[in-house]
Amino acid sequence: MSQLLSGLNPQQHEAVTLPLRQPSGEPQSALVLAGAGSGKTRVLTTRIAYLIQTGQVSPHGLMAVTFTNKAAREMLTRVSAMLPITTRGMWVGTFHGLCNRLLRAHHREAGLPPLFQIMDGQDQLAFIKRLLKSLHVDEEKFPPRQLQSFINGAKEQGLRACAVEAPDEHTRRMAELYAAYDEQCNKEGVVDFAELLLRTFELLSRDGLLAEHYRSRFAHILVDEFQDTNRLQYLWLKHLAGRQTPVFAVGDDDQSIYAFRGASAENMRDFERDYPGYRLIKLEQNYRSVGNILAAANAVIKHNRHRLGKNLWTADGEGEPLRLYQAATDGEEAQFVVDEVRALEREGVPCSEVAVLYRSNAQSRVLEHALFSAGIPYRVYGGLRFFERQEIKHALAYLRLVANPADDGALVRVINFPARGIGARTLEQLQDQAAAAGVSLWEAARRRSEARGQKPEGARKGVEGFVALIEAMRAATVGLPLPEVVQHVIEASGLLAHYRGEREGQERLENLNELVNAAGAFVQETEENDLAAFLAHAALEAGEHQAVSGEDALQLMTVHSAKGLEFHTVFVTGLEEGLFPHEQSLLTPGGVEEERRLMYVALTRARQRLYLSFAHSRLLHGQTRYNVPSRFLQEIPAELMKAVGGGAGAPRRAEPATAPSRGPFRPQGLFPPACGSEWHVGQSVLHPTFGRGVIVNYEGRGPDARVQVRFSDAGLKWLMLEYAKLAPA
DNA sequence: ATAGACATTCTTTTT
DNA sequence: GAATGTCTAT
Repeated sequence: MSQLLSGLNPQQHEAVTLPLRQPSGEPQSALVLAGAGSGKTRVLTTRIAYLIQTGQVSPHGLMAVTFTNKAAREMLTRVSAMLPITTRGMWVGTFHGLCNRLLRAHHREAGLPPLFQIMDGQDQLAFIKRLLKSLHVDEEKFPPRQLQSFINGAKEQGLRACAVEAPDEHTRRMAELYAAYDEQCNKEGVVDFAELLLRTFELLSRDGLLAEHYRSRFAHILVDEFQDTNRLQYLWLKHLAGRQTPVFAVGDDDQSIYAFRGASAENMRDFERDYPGYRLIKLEQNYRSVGNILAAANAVIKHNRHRLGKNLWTADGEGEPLRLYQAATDGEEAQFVVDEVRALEREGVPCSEVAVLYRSNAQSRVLEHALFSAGIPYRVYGGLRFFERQEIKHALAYLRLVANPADDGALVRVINFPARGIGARTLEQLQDQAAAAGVSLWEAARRRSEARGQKPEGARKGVEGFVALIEAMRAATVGLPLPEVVQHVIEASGLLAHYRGEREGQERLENLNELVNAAGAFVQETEENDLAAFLAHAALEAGEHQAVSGEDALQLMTVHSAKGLEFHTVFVTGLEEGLFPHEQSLLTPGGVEEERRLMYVALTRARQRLYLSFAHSRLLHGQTRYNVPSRFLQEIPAELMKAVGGGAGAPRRAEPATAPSRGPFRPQGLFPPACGSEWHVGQSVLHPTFGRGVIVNYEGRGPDARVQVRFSDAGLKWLMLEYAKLAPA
């Protein structure tokens, strides 16, 4: 015990040992404001171990909710390391994972088929497109993406279609489509991510007995990354805790970076109201980063208003200054990373302790290219995840169809892949027949092939061949171990043969084989041999299962996926206006503040050394764009940084106007005008027809130069400088 | 009616 | 650059 608690500072100690009941007998909840690197995970895991060891709760009575699967696994690993007992029986997982578990156990009460399938974002979008088409809705008027975020947004507020407020005609139509969407989901036996939560919430609200069962089971609920919970998750939590279960919520409002997905730091304020007598504990001592890094992070986040208020400090020394590199091009920036990583290796810093961060996934390409050419091993997190790859999606669709014939989405995906002569026309006919008879596409296909009568084996093609194929698959895989089911399906479907015949198919073949291994690993880990459970796993844990792992490799990831991690050295790349902060964020209220929190997260990942870099020109979406340094660079005090790597990037001929930067960094001097004219980003302008606006971006030089202007009335427009009659305003 | 070539569109972050 | 959607030759 003393060993468990040794080395905790007073605040950490209080958080770990906080009793489950107030002296009055009321449950004792807590809100822990845990700054970056303040030992948050340690507090959570130690508290779990402490409560179990002192006999205050049994593992059976504990629930711990995390935001990512990675965090859930880490928590389990660390608790097991502290305690000799098994952590089995503890409910540890993401909101979605736990809801899935609950719904599988009570699918009947929740009104779901036993083998209900989970749609990821991609599946959902395809589903919506299919729905709009079947309803003959104009995609121009109701863009699928927009409808998708409308539906998810509503669900994340806990609202069904009938409860959505519709002040105007368009919103009313959207709500109707939302209702139609839900209806179709029910028909097909599929649920989206938000539905997992909403369904569970409704189930617990409706079924008092069931809710009571879980409330009395869980003696304590712990929540990680509380600032990232949305309204629905908060309600879910409140409902599950009831009046008797204390809640231990850990979060940091400065690291709230999922507001775009409906997360609301408001939950932290409501906590106060909903959990009377709760304890507020602040963890402000940072054990991760050296002083200069922390000072830079603090300086940046200070520019945000509406903070709960918290200031990180460290007992460590200042450390070295931050290193700033300005590159002429993105390629040069990548080369800089390569050179520095090599130097770090020579200094004895292992690659796996070095992370390269960027704002959006598209930026990884240039970096990967440079690293690959240099022969530096690297690992990319996120991006295209294993279970999101085309060939894997195809294989999973076959498996889904085997598990649940009503899954129209799965059928559409593979009915003609590999090509078997079933085109758009045939599919349309099937869809009409299905709609007319009120049955699934599979049923329509089955009836159609039945009507044609039994032909000899060899003569079956088209729809009949497909129906026969799936039925044969279903028959052949009954009772087989999961990996063999997968193996059979990828073979019998013709996927293997198809990719063998493709020139670039080698990697896809490897991935398909990897899927068989993944099924094997799944059976081993979970001791389940259930196809539906494996498919749920694939949807909920799309990533992390990368082909290469284990070896010492440089870590590449978005800032979002870096949250919760730490490294000896961190590169924050692409610090340019329009990229970081992202231009999309400038249009959303509160967007820049969220980007700034993102920057805060990025900076606080580093322990010892922090590189910041930006490029003047960058190839993005096939076009060269010219950018200016990020505003966040200006928010870092100059004395904390030093410019490195050959002054002002690549030598730029005959442009003495740009002074080589030496010594303290002064970003003000680095806002180059577009094509040497008087125009620059941020400038107010006047256009004869569009009126007043602000330049938000520009690209090209000379006669090709264009500027993007945000007009107060006419919206966002690209204008050729040569022709547009722009005047400064 | 289908497959493959061609053109067009949209580009953030994630369970 | 990718991932759609559209057109054209089979």
